[in-house]
Amino acid sequence: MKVLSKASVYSLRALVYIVAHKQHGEYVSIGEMSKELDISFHFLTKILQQLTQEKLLVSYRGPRGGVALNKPAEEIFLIDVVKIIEGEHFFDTCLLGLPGCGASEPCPMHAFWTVARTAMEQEFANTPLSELGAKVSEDRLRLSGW
Amino acid sequence: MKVLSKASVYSLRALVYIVAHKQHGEYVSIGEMSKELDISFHFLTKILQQLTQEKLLVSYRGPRGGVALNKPAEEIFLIDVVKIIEGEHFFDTCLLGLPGCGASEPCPMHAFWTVARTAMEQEFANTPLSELGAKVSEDRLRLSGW
DNA sequence: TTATTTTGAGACTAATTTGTCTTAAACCCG
DNA sequence: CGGGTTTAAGACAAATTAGTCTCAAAATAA
Repeated sequence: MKVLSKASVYSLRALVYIVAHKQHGEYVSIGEMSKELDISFHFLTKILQQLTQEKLLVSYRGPRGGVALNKPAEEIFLIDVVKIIEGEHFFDTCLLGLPGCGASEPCPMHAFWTVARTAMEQEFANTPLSELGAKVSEDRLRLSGW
Repeated sequence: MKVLSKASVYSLRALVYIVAHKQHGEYVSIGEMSKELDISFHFLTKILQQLTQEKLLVSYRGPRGGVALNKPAEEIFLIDVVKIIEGEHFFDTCLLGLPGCGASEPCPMHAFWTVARTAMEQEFANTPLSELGAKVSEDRLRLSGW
């Protein structure tokens, strides 16, 4: 079951990496992250550019440059990241893909999906990067595949 | 948020259509369903072949042929359909796509995702086609986009 | 200034998913 | 038998997502 695209997944892993390993405002090079997280450097660069354009990150070129969060990790929620990458309507879908599905014209899965979808959205909306960063650095939870 | 592939979605809609519109054992032509559900005939044919090969459907060629459920709609659960189309491990995924993610080596989203994923799996495992078919035929819930 | 490091932008390729088309096989009916 | 209807099988094409590569631009440092 693939809920998030690779682009979203790589974004989230990179951001949590920054939070877990760097002081706020400290630049992290994309090269370092691509190695540590085992993600293609060029692909990660392209993806993070979107986050920079949307002002979630700031970037700086040249030696000791890189990217950094544009605001405290407590103030960036997973939903902010996902909506930039996947689009604003990411959580507005019908499970069966029917246009116009809603309370007035529900598909057979509508009631169930509304509950499940909302639970996911709430979780993403209420989880700041700081929470995941803390777990990774304090409890040594995993961020890469090995 | 795309949870199910088009192939799964089309499968589910077709099966629920059969339940809602036909007697058990009565053949429904794929052509009829492709028109009613606004799904490409050839694509739907290809997808339903998988369900036939896995004995969820039986098919019959020639005039007044088509496909029919191979057992009562009460005994076919959404999870059966989805696992045929998407694969047996559809509900075994990590949200961040990390290999080996599990209780002993969790990713930062593991705890949340385990709960959400299990809820989805339970819903799919406990919902028979008959339930959705009844909703569609009795309460006129929607199955197509218009 | 020049070499080096790093992100930015965009063209290009590869993989996967989705969709189309053609031909064959099974079946019915006159 | 012969013609029409329907699924079966698989080649093929289009669309989407994922990933690669090259070169430019900005910054640092010697």
